[in-house]
Amino acid sequence: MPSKPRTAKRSSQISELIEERIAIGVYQPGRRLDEAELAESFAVSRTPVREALIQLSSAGLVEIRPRRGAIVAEIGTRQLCEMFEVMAELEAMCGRLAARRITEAEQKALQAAHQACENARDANNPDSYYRLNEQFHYLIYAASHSNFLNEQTLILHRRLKPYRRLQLRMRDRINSSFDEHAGIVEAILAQQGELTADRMRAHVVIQGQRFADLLASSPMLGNKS
Amino acid sequence: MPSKPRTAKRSSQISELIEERIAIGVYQPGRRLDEAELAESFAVSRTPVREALIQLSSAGLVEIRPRRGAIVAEIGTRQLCEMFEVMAELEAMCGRLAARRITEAEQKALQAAHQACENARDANNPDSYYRLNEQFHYLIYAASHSNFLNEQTLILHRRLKPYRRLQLRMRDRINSSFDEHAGIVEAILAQQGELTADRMRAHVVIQGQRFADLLASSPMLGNKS
DNA sequence: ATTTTAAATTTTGTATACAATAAATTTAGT
DNA sequence: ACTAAATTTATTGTATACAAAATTTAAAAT
Repeated sequence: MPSKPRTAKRSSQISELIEERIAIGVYQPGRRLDEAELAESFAVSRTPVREALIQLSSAGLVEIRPRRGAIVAEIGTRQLCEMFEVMAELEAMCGRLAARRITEAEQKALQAAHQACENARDANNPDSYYRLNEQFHYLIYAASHSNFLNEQTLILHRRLKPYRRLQLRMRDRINSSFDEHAGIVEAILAQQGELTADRMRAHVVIQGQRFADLLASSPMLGNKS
Repeated sequence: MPSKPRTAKRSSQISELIEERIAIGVYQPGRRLDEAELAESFAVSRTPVREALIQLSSAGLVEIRPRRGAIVAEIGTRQLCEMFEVMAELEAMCGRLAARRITEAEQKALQAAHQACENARDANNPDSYYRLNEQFHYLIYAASHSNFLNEQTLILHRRLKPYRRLQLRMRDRINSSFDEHAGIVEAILAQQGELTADRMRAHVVIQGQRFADLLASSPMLGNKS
């Protein structure tokens, strides 16, 4: 049934499956993750489930309270802001390096991704834009040619994912997002490292702020602090 | 026997103990970590050991190759440089925020830590300087008043720890390290965010470079690439 | 003697069993 | 009827048992 037969460990597969459910919103922040229940759901024993939960806990997606079970991590507005701050800096760094190191093939790919975003915007398709926006950012991470930075940025991106989804429903956010992308592409193609960094940072910071506004106005997720 | 009786999980305690051994150099990069052996060593079953290894793997300190066992992560010079690059940026960010947000109590503590470093330098005691230097940096992370940034920076710091130890034996590195610290303290007390960031970044970048030099000249650790 | 193949051993990965702690329910007391 | 204590239930954490894969050792063939 699952699309990935995979050679790797069962526990890692399960980790990915749970992460997927968290990202999509099937398991929302604060939701209890019962080991036995998950084990049955995946038709395995508790052992690989526990190992998966530990992995997700290390990734920050799940919180394990000793002897009291695991829940999907609920991140307060305070920490969420802090995370966006760090994300902004990491993405700025990706941009700076990408502007200096991007290859021609990567330039092509970036322009194509940007074009795809434009199409999604014109079609007024937020779900599609969400996905393509992600690809656009991933291309920039990769173009930094720093594997480690790429990894770290991806990890934080995944961690913010459950919260991002809501945010792009916001009125007119897609339009301004796309415009910001245009500025970023321009700066990268001009090989302007610092300019790219500034624009990337601003792009992410705005996301963070919009998101904080959203949270402040609606008591949706257990937003403590 | 162990200093921490702890209420938490055995697996987490074991994780810390293994991390300690890695940091100190008892378990060097590339060394095989046999589950049964570790289990006996800690007088527990394999279960908590496996969970500890998974945690350490997520932290990047251990590499688990499916069905082929775990080893202490060996980081190539390439990735090590990339890690120092990111570390520089994170610490720069800590510095920037710390300069803006540091409290008076934290200022006092920072100056005290700096003073302690000076004493260790004058006493020509590298081990002591190593420890106090660590404290100095930790204070700056904390003074950023961003819990998340603090955490992330600490995690990367831990990850680099096994490699840092060698580096500070380098001739005259302690002296210049201390001088750089002086500049950083000055910038923080003057509440100069950007200046602090620049000096922090430079401070870490230099460490990284010195370290790369060291690796390049000696084929010590399995440095692939 | 070297290489290839096959058997044996070791070690990881998963399942199950048991122990300990926390949550829930029931019972007793005011 | 409400609170508090005690017992029961459920769930986590650890140990052990078993299965599958990889490594090592031994044997056979060129």
